[in-house]
Amino acid sequence: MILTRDFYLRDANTLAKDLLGKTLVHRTAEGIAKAKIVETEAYLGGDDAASHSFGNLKSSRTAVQFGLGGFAYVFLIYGMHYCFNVVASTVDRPEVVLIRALEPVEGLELMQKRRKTDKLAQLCNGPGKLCAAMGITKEQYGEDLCGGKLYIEELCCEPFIIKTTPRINIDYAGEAKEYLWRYLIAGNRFVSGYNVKSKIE
DNA sequence: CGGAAGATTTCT
DNA sequence: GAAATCTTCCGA
Repeated sequence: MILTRDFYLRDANTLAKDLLGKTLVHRTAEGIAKAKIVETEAYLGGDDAASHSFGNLKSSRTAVQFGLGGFAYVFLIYGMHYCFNVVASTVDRPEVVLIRALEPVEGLELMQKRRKTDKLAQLCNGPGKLCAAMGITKEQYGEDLCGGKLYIEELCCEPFIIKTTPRINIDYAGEAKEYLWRYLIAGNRFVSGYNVKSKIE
């Protein structure tokens, strides 16, 4: 079943944990793509130095974060890659959940074509990669996830253990980088892996 | 209005 | 280890 508005109207950390194991679906003219969420990170606007909306700073980029939960927050990073986020909580609470990695479920050929690689484990194991694979761009900024071409549904899946770690690539955020706001499915081989060079997770 | 930096990926 | 490449933010 497709997740309804109520599911998203909770704080970002709770939502980040609950989104693990759910399935992200995007229907486009090219076809349908489905992938299971295996890794997320929570960003809590006001009190989180790593968030784009730190200090409740509202801008044209973060505007959708201040709206109701259940909408897509997409932004361009480093001028070349998109990152897909789900807006959490309710109005005037700029909390979001960054989707960091997916496990491909359906529409594999389409994803392989978009990513220009046939290696399944490398299709969606990073924020920029999964956006390319799912066909998510700034066109999807502000999309309603409750009834549209882009949505998240709950399917039966194997039980799993949730693991928490510090977030990735936010060294600039001071003490906020210590917070254990990254969530992933323990042992899943589709989680982002470029940070495993120095440590085994 | 100009400059700096970023929730990344890919190749050498 | 560095480049690619552009939007956003902040200071002047």
